[in-house]
Amino acid sequence: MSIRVLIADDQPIVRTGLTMLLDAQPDIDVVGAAADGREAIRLAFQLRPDVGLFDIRMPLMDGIEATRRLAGPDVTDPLPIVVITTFDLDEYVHGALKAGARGFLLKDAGPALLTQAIHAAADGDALIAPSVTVRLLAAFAHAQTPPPRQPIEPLTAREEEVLVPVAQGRTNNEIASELHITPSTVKAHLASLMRKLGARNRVEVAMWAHETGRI
Amino acid sequence: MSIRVLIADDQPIVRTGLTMLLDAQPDIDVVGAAADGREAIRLAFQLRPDVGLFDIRMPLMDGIEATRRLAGPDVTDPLPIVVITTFDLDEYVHGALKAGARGFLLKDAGPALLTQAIHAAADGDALIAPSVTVRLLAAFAHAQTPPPRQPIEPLTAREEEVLVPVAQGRTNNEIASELHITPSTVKAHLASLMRKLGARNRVEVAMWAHETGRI
DNA sequence: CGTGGTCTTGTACTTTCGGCTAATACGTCG
DNA sequence: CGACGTATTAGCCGAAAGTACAAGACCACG
Repeated sequence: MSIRVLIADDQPIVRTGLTMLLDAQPDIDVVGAAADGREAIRLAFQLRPDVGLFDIRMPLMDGIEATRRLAGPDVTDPLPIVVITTFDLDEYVHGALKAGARGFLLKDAGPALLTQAIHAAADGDALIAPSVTVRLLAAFAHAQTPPPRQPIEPLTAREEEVLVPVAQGRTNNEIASELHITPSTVKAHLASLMRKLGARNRVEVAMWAHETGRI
Repeated sequence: MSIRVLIADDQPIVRTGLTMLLDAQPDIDVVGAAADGREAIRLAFQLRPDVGLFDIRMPLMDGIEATRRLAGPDVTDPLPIVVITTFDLDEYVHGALKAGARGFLLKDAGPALLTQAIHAAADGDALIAPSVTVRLLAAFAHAQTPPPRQPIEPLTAREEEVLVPVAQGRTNNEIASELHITPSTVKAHLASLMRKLGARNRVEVAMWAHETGRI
């Protein structure tokens, strides 16, 4: 059984090209082609395709917004959508993926990658163009390992215990109750934490905890 | 010119299989095969391959640690490494990508995906198996959009301006100076922010700012 | 056994924060 | 024009945070 694909691109030539390329595949069937985001949404409801292949830059509504409405976090029964664009901008990549896209391709992708992405989306998987993935990984690694922080004086066990509730916005008194110690002690540990981290107040301590992934 | 590949896997059968598969490609040349992580590192220095293809579970040193040492954040002239494993665990995926891997495959991948991943790594790109990508995207979307936050009362421009320095740990007085307003005004905006966000103090405001990506 | 580090607590003081109330000024919208 | 929301400021007060200094209890290490 063929994979039913809905294409959305504002350029007729691209629509034709994608349709020819995909229809040449034995198990892919292009069932519709929209020229803008709104038409894409309308056709998606009307034609019930298995996979969407959307350009980003389109009039009336861009492909990312259309993706959000058809595959966003709040959508029940989302349509797997592969986003394809000429412009390899981080902004596009993040936008598309946050919108719920199940694939991200550049228009210089070959037919092989294109069909693989369609298959992956139809299978509930996702495929991202290798040249995009590499920057996504950089962002991923960066999010996990902020900048190479200068090594700090190691924290004692108690300081670590105090650090967490501080970073969650609890007051010294609340923390004292939770840890069964006096507020004075909490203040002492916090003062020690601030010294070690070079923080000027508890908010900076909280930020540090977040950035280093302790929360 | 062929891509010179170094394989690392503790199972001789897998080593043979990978070697046969890759050597059958016209432009891929397997130049070495290690049975554990330490040997992989040694051979990497000795043979100077273009790409590494490492299993995760190996004796002496696992593939993730070997990847970290050959492609980690601190490594100059890192070796592009594709990690391949039987077990599709989030822990492995995150570990491998944080370690600097330029690809992640499952052992049920076909020869096509395998060679594509090798080519991508050699080109400075990265390819992740579609079935893994989909969960990575979920984590990605989740990191960006924590829990589906209840929509809040929209913030005014001034409140947004105050939000940022608050989340950076600045005091009201400092913020007042920066924005050329009085500390009273800063307090008014902050009070308004706390009301809108349901925060009990500035630390919770700061946390909100971080979690919603305003910082 | 002394030494050093951590954990604990205390007191006293200053600064900052946050709640509350109230007022003026400005722009928009009906 | 009057109503409304935002921005701005003020003062007061109590709570919380942060600083400084001191000291006892405990444990590990040489």
